[in-house]
Amino acid sequence: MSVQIFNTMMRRKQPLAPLDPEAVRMYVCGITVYDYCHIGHGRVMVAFDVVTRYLRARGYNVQYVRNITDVDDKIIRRAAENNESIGALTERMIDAMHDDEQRIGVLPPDEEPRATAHMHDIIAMVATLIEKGHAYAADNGDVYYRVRSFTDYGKLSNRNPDDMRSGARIEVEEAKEDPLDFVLWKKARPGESSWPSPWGDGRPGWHIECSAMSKCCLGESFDIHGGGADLVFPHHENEIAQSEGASDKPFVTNWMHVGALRIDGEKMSKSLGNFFFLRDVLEHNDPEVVRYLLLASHYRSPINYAGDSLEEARRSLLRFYTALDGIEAQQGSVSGDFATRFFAAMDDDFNTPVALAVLFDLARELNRARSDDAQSAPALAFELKRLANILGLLERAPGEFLQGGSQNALPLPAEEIDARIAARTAAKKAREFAEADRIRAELEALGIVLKDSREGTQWVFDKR
RNA sequence: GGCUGGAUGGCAGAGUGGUUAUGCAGCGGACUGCAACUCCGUGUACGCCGGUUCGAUUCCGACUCCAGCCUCCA
Repeated sequence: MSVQIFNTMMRRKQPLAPLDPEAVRMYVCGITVYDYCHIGHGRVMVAFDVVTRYLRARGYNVQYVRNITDVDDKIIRRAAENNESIGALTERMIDAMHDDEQRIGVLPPDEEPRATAHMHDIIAMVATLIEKGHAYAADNGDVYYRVRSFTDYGKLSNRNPDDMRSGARIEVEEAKEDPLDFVLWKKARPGESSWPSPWGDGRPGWHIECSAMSKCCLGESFDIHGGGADLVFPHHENEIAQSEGASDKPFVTNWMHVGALRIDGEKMSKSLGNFFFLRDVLEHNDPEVVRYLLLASHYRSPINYAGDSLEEARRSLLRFYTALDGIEAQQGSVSGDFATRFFAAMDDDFNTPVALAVLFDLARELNRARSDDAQSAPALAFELKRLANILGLLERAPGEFLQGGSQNALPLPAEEIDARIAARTAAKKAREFAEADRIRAELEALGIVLKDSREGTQWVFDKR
């Protein structure tokens, strides 16, 4: 059985069959660096991080390219507002993005091409499109894509250009031959940063960079192209028109789109005031919990990010780390078909919720083994970690998670906690249970929850 | 208006033409001095109406509602 991927173009799952048997080539639309990443960006980064990690675990050599858009109207506007240079703004935001993704456990892509570093490729592709009659330089100095020249236009988003015309909320630009035409090269206004081109100084339109950079990094045809679901139209539709218009070859085999992240049932947007920067969420929550939350739903489903969802995610991880706590994980033979089930789930369009369910079953098996089959516990723990690591989870020592780690400041120094636990143990030994319970209640009020076992008393920092 | 998706037990969230998703919460039991953790057991969920079928939550059709895209958006 091969990896099945839901292809937006076909609207069904398709087996992954890399064009080049040597490598899976994947391009993901990254962010426009005019502001910090929000959690929706985080979801896309995590989703494709898991795709990459999984395919690699599955033995594929993956070439993962995720672009950075560092030329754009919003960037120009924001830089002006901040009274900083465009370069300073974009560098700052790129650093912040790298910091965010590192914290949430996202491995860096193999390449992160920037639009500004590919002007030559962009201009070359625009020139090709003009030569082939797919584009034209208009009177106003802009270059537009001639949508009607591309007969397949609308095949990804299942739109018919004729329908689009009638209901249009499309601004009619005088210079365009057709209202559907979109800009490839935008003439610079005075004072704007610009690049020289055969059509005068200007900068690229909003879609051409991805066509140019994906071609540059991965070739004219490649296996997977991904991004947020809101990019299906017009961004990816236009990319197809550009890339296939220029190359006359099929652009992408599998289109993958990540569902939207909603806040209390609504799309996140700044105007609604329900907007969260990833860095703020990571500041106030354990990053692994945030990552878990994003993987607890299938990547194509919308995630509703509501008040309690992070707490629920935290409790799930608590269960896993509790199971691993105190066991020396060691590779060994494991009874049961956990790995098989895990891989089957992930083969089925990266079904992380099912994969996690398998891990819960494994955790239960581990907990069972801890009490009545201690010999098999190390191997089960190893297996749990091994599979979870494919999702970028359970990579830390249990104690780090359970006892607060770097994320939460402990209300008491660890030595003080140990001292109080010792006092309680002594009280218990003396059968002074009232005193023992008093100590326990005191600690619990601070979020330190005690767990007695045969080996002694453990504590967990369970801030609520 | 056009195009996509959804509607699953208290909540979150998978999936399937007839048999346990999973997690959290709840209930009963074991463990415990009592708890917590853990384990065992426990839930007649599948929007509404028709149809196909021996049998549908699962397929088909209508309906209602929700979300997204159609304008920059991950």
